[in-house]
Parts: sequence; C-alpha cells; structure tokens
Amino acid sequence: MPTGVEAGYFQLPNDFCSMGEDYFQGIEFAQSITNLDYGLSEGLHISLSESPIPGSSSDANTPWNSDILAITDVSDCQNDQVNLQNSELSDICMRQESETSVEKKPLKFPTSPTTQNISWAQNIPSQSPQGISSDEDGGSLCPSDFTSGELFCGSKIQKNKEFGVMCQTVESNINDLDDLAKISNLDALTTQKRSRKPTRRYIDELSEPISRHSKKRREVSTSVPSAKSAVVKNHKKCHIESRTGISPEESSVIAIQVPFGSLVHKECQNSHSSNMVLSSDNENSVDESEDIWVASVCQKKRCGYVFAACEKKYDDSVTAVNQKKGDDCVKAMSQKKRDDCVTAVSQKKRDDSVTAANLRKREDHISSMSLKKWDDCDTAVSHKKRDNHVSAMSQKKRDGCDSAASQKKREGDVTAVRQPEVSSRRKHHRLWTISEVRKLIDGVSQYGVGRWSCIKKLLFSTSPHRTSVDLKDKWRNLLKASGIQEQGTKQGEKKRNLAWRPLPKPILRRVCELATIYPYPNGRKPPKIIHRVPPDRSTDITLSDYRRILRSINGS
DNA sequence: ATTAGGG
DNA sequence: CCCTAAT
Repeated sequence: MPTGVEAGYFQLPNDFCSMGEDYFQGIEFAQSITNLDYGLSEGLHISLSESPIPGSSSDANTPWNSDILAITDVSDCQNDQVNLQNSELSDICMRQESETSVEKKPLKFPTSPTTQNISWAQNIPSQSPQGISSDEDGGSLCPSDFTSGELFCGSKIQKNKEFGVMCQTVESNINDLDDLAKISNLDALTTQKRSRKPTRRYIDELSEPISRHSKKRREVSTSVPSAKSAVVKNHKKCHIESRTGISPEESSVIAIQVPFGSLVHKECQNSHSSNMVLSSDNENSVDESEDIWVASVCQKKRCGYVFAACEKKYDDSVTAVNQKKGDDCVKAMSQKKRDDCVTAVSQKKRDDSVTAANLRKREDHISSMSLKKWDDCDTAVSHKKRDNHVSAMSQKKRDGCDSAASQKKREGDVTAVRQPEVSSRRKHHRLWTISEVRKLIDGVSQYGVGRWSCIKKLLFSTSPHRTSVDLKDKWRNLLKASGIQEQGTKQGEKKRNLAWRPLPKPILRRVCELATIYPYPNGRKPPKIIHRVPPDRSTDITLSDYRRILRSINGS
C-alpha cells in the first residue's frame, strides 16, 4: 500500500507541473484539474481498495467537480501563477466545502475522492492566508496552518510518512462522516508540512542532490525562463510583478533573459573556499575579498535556510524562512541575481561555470539552487542598492557573486562591515522593460538621437535610475539588436543578440526606422583608425624617407 | 554637465 | 553598465 500511495501521491504534483500552459487557461485548466483528480483518485483508489467504504466511482466526482469549476474563478487567473495557485487553493477549499455539505447527507459519498481531496488539499501549501481564510468553511476545513506549508522544502521522507499516517486516519475513520471534517483538520496539523507544490524537480534537488545535480544545473539555466518553472514559485513574486505593473509582455522578456543560474553558482562557489579568511578581516578587505565574502555569506545563508527548513519541518522555521527570505530576499535577491547573472552570463561561458560548479559541493549548491530558481524567475522589482556593497573587483565576478541574498544578509549580519564599504562602481543592474524601451524610442523619435538628457528629463523623470548615459547605452544596444548597426561584425554576435533579445518586432522595427532617420552619431572612429600610425621603424620607412629625400633632392 | 565610444 | 575622453 505505501508504494501505491506514494506513487499516487507523487503523481499529482508531477503531472500538474508538467502540464502545458494551456492547462492554465479557462476550462481547459479546470478540466485538467479534474482529470488530475481522477488520476489521483484512481491511484488512491487502488491503494485504498481495502477501504471499508464501498465506493464511489469516478462518476461520483463529476458533480462536485463541476461545481468547483463554476465556483472557481479561473478567468482572472490566466497566465498568472499566483492567481493560479490561489485558484487552486480556492478550488481545494471549495471542494472541501462541498464535501462538507455532501457529508451531511450520509449517502454514499465517494470515498476515494474524499480521501484524495483531503490529502491533496492538505498538501497544498497555502499561498496566501487571506485567500484561505476567505474560502474557509467555518475555519474548520481550511486551517490557517496551510500557511506553514513550504513549497520547496518538502522532504520526500516526511511526506511519505505523513501520508501514511493520513491514510491510516482516513481509513479508520472514513466511516464516520461527521468526524471526517475533524479528521481533516487534525490531519492538517500533522500533514500540513507536506506541500503539494514540490515538483519533481524540487524534490529531486532536495532529496537526490548528487545524482541529479548536473542535470539540474542545466535545467536551471534553461528552464527558468519558461512559465512552467515559475509554477512552483510562490505568490510573492507575482505580487511583486503585479505591483510593478509589469505587463506580461515585459515579464516575458525579462524571463527570457534569465538563464544564468549556473553562473551564480559558480561564483558563489569560487568564493566559498575563502570565506573564512574574509570573515576575519573583511573590514579592510580588498574589493575582491569583499566580494568573496559576500558570496560566501550568501551561500551560507541560503543553504542554511534551506536545510533548516527541510530538516526541521516547515512549521515555524519554514514559515519564517519563507516570509523572511521570500519577502525580502526573494524580491531583492531575485532581481539582483538575475540582473547580475544575466550580464555575467552573457559575458562568460555558462558551460564552463556549470561544469565547475558541478564538480564542487553539491549539496550546498543544490539547495541554493532551488532557491535560486525561484529567485531567477522573479521579476525585477525591488531595487536594492548594491552600490555600497560591491567594491571593485572584476565586474564579471562581482556580477555573479553579488547576489541579493548576500546583500540582504550583509545588512543583517554585518552592519558594521557593510557601512565602510565604499562606492561600488556598478550600479544595480536593472533590466529594461518593454515600456521603458518604448519610452526611449518615443523620446528618440521626438527629440532625436543624442539628446539623452532631454529625453531623460521629459520621459524618464520618474525613473531616477535611468540616466542619460543609460539611455544612450540602451539606444546603442537597441541599434545592435535591431541589426542596423555594427554591420561590421560578425553574425555570431548578431545571432547572440537575437537569441538574447526577444524584443517585440514592432519595437525593433521602430528602432530601425529611427536609426535611419537619426543616424547614431559615430564620427570618431575614423580618427582613431587614422591615429594608428606605425611606430615601428623598419627599413621600409627608412626607404621611403630615403626616396622622398631623393625626390626632393632631384626636384631641387 | 553632456555625449560619444570603447570595454 | 562602467569608464573616459571630448565638448
């Protein structure tokens, strides 16, 4: 039975997460949920075949499932992970409610579905306490304990154990429908730690670090951009996104630029070895050491959190971690990491870093990786100033290492140290959003190229972080991206740009148009080339000089 | 202070 | 984005 149960149990999350985006849309989504229900139901049914309750075939599911469909508002959840999760939650809660109502009528209520629902619902980590409470049925069925469910820290072992317990409970009490609600409540207490969310990926990361490590790495770098991977993300991220008003379009662009997880890793890794030294004298540490220190801190912290969460049960610790890390760090971090890493990645070789990273401490990295993953997916919203913290080091290195987490950490842990830090020269890397690009284009079309300060004043007055130089740089990059400029080189570069810059075609087109109208000023190159004079004195020069002299002599 | 350009 | 030279 345990085996069967386990299979059934894990089947759900996996399937769910492997579903295509189309599942998140409207009826299809709902139906998919229903299908999932069936799937799980079947699995449970098999494993619980000995259950005293006769049962309940899948057709019994249909009624309340459709009710759920009607109740759950999927329309505003499309493409929104958070909402999606919320809808799931509400879905779950609704189901429980309906169950409750049904339970009142002692008729043969589908056993399997009930069991499944309970287990599933309890396995679903609460995304938002408010949502739960709102959907709660008298507070009995959707315990606020949901909130303590952790997305990523679910450990397989724990789950299995708890699941077993739950099954037992359900089985023994399944006959008493009145008690069912209570049971579910109690079960919630014992099983609340279980999270439904952990996809295979996360489970793998946590439970099978070594074997999957290398593969994982790849996955991180490649899959992050996809919406699917974001499914597991917590709602906070989404909140952030919505808060900033980033359109789907923009966010998609952002997401596309995310692939870099491995790099961060590597960076942290490199620095990891020397973190001890740094901690001792980071005060006067050089830039490099500073950076290293940051990285080490980041790594330590994150790993610590993750492991703690996993080992200690999610209850308080996890919740705390979630809120703390999630709220502050994820926001701040994700941005940082992403931004930095994107830059770094673009400049470095991902493959190398991946390999290097793989060869080193796996456990630590894996855990941090999982964190990274969500972070990566996060949108750029919170803008932490890293200026003060970063010191001069090779930019690349810094980019990779200076993750937001570390920064956060630093603030908390090393206040004293942090202060003294001097100017970091690189300001926080903020991805350009589509809207910003549009504004820039508008500005250029309006005022022409080169009047960056003007454009900045008139169109970017609300974004203090975009300087006129930034506008100029961005315009240059846009030109490159549009393929108008830099004909001189190399398709390789061009290709890379295309790969990394999925800018909407209309925008690129506009850039092209504007580029033709306002040719970007570049009149200084010739001088430079001319400037190149052969300093080398060879016989040629001597010869020419000689001839000239001869000529002059002849002429005279 | 701005701009242009190289990195 | 950073840095610097040229205006």
